[in-house]
Amino acid sequence: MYGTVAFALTSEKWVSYGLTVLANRGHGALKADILAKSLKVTRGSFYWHFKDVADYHEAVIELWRQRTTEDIITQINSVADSAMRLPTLFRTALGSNNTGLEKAIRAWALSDPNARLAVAEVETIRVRYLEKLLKAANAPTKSISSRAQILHWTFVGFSNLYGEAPEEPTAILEELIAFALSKTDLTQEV
Amino acid sequence: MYGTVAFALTSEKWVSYGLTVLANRGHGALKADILAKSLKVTRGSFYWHFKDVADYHEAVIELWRQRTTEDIITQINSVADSAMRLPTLFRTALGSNNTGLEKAIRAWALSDPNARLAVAEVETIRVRYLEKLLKAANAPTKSISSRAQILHWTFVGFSNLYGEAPEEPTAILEELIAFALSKTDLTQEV
DNA sequence: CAAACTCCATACATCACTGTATGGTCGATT
DNA sequence: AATCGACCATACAGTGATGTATGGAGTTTG
Repeated sequence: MYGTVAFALTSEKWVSYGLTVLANRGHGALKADILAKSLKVTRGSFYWHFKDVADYHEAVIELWRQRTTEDIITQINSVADSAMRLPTLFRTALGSNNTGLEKAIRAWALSDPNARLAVAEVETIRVRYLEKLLKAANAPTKSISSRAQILHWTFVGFSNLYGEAPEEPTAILEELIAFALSKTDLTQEV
Repeated sequence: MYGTVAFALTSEKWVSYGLTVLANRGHGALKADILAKSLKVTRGSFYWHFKDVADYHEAVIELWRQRTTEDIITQINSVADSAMRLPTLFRTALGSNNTGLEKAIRAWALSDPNARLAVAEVETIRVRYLEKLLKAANAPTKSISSRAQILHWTFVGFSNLYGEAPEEPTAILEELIAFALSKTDLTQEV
């Protein structure tokens, strides 16, 4: 390898830093001069590692896609008991209040076609994963796909709230999990 | 009244047009020159009716708040049978696929404090309204607030999807309504 | 040591958008 | 008829961000 300066930035550092900026300040802060100022370099570094901002944005979106799908895989393997995977997943997902990245990506998806495509793909992956978990938890076969969609909508909605958090989040969480794993077909309720 | 030109624009027309632009192209298109070009006038008209773009943006956000809360009131009075109000509300809300405005406002709320405040206020109004409907439909008292939150998250999530619509939306809808109006406390299920 | 390469700084032209200043047009008032 | 005021066009300066061109400083290779 040729002259690799010790403190030099890499394109990977630029991109991963872009994800934190995206989560904290939204995609409006993903601009060459703003990022350079934060990293205490000039745009000369930026345009050395990337062709233009569109190129950089693509890389950030791609890293987001990888990270989020990897996170799902990690959640799969975190719990041994297959029936308890869905509850723990939602307890962690709806328990943490760092929804900044989810908000930011969806806001970005409204104006950027690449972000929109990535979000759409991640959505289907998540729904398929939820269906898998519901099946493993022995939910009624007929309502698995519907409940998977509803659970997904619930997660997306929760991540996109701007009001105050509700008073008793655990009660909501238990109600939601009870619905998801209910053994009875609710549409046939007497 | 003085010289009121027949074809002249009013500030109300500017603002209401801003809502349709917001729904179709997002808040990124709410700029003076872009709007003026669409309305086939120059920015001279814009800066006659508004102090600056921030002033205009505030007006658009305020109109959105009024419209959406009015829509809720309208939904209240649309159905006579109080027990059927929640189902019809969700059938219309999740049935129509014009979620552009809801997406756009929430994307805007990420970067605009006024939009963020308006969204937060509308959220609490919606949740309170859902609690009212659940109570009228004789849902279990203990789970009313939780289900209201979940229903709200579901709506927000549905409105913020970027993937393809699911194959059987009516099945999902019926499953969701069945959960909302279930007479049994699901958390105590055997 | 000299050359080659990586990485960044600096300077310049450009673009989209803002806000203001000024003038013009047309209907309403007297 | 003269004027006043509502409404808009035009022109200008200013700002934030982009992209490019060029010139280094520091490292590694030959």
